[in-house]
Amino acid sequence: MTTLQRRTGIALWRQVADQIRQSVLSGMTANERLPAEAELANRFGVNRHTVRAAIAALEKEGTLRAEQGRGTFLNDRRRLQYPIGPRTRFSSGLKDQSQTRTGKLLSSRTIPAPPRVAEALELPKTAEVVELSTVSAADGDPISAATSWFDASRFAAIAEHYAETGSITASLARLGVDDYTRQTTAIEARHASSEDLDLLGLSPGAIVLLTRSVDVDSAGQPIQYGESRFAADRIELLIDNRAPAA
Amino acid sequence: MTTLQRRTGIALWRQVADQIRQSVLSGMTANERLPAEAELANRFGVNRHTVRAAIAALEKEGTLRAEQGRGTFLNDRRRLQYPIGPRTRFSSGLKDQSQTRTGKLLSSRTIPAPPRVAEALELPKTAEVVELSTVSAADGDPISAATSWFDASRFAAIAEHYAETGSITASLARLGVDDYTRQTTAIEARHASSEDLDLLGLSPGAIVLLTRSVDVDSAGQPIQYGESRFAADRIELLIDNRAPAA
DNA sequence: TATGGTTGTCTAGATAAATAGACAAATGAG
DNA sequence: CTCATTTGTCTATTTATCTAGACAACCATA
Repeated sequence: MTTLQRRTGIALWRQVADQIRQSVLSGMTANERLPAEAELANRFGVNRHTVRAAIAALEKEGTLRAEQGRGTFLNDRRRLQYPIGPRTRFSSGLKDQSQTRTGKLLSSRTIPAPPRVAEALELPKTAEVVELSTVSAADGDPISAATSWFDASRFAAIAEHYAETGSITASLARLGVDDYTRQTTAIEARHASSEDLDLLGLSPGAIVLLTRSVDVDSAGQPIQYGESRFAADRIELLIDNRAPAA
Repeated sequence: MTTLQRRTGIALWRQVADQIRQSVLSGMTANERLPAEAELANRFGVNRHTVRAAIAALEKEGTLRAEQGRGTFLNDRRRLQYPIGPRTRFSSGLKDQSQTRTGKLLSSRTIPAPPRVAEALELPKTAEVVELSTVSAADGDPISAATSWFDASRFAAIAEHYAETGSITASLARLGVDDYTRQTTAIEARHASSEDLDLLGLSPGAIVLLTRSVDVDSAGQPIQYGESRFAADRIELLIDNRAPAA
């Protein structure tokens, strides 16, 4: 039994909200009615007002809707699966699960390569790189915020291409990279920074999945190093070893 | 700039603790001194007592140590890399990064297969499965808590073998599975449940990486479905496509 | 239309978190 | 030893959060 804890720095109503999301909603289908506030209060051992605060938060984030006199209902919000493998690409990976994918360029600049970037791209420490900050969305919902780095001597114009196409794959194609594959992906989880809260439209305390990835061209030369933050409540990462690299 | 937020259900001292972990400690080396409490309070725009509460929490989780008159210092705690690929195994994956690995059996039982388990293992809905609850540790630090399911008709005795060996791979080998590979791994991130807080020795509000994985034998038959929770502040998941399956 | 069940709103009091200020205790350097 | 710097402890006040209870508003349906 998952007992709630006090004096932990996390308000009870927020713990209740997390519990409802995890244990109550997990066994429910879209548009199903939740137990009444009074029953939830009883089940979690808290006051009804605390449950109401939790429900208000879940309603604000779009998970639930409360209707006076009728009850509180689960909205339809499935978690997208984002595939990660040798041929990881944002747009094609979500193809089956969403109607529209957009990539928006927030900013770009050319800077001396930070140490971890130079290492990942196998560039000398003095090299310059192009840094892109982007936000990607599926069906209008922001899915990920990413920062990507490219060798400036080879991909100086990538920002302009990305601004036009909204796609890394398309931008690289214009610059002569007909194909590339994912070399490594490291995955961490953290609390979202306030900047990412804003970019991804999350509520405070939300979790992001952070991936750090290296892509290589067909010659095995690293061409992109990227750090992406995914809204953990909207997406899961899927590693499928069944489909071998084409 | 990462501004702290109020009325979010997350206490300020906890937000400060997260900020210190992320932005202050990230650029520091082991045993380095942190800025003084007064300076941190000034930097984050909160009272010194709030910073002290944050430091107390980080000290309790082992990240820092405070010494009266001298300052507060960063403890040595690197994040382990847990590789995920076609040949994912707990013990061998952490071999280079730790001295000892242990696997402890918490409980086991034979139950009718829950729907998602039956689906993953390609069993009929009426099938029975063995459910193992385990905790794995590296060098004494708990790394992951896992729940695993096996076809009861094929692996009835796996609990006993695991209790003896502390290893899934070794237990399966005793039951005639000489080799197996990882078929799929889905990754999510969540707040740790109070049970996992306990099992993994985490402080409230901590994040876990949740993996749901299917392993298949050499004939392609699913043999294990598992749900593992990793302490996100101690580990990162690494997908490396460079090493092809042997 | 009457009734039971549900969410919405209000008041009041108790507990936890945050701010403010003062001073003690330990450390290291001059 | 003296002094500036740092962490540790204490009191007091204000602001959030949580509990408790009552009742209104709305809905479905008998």
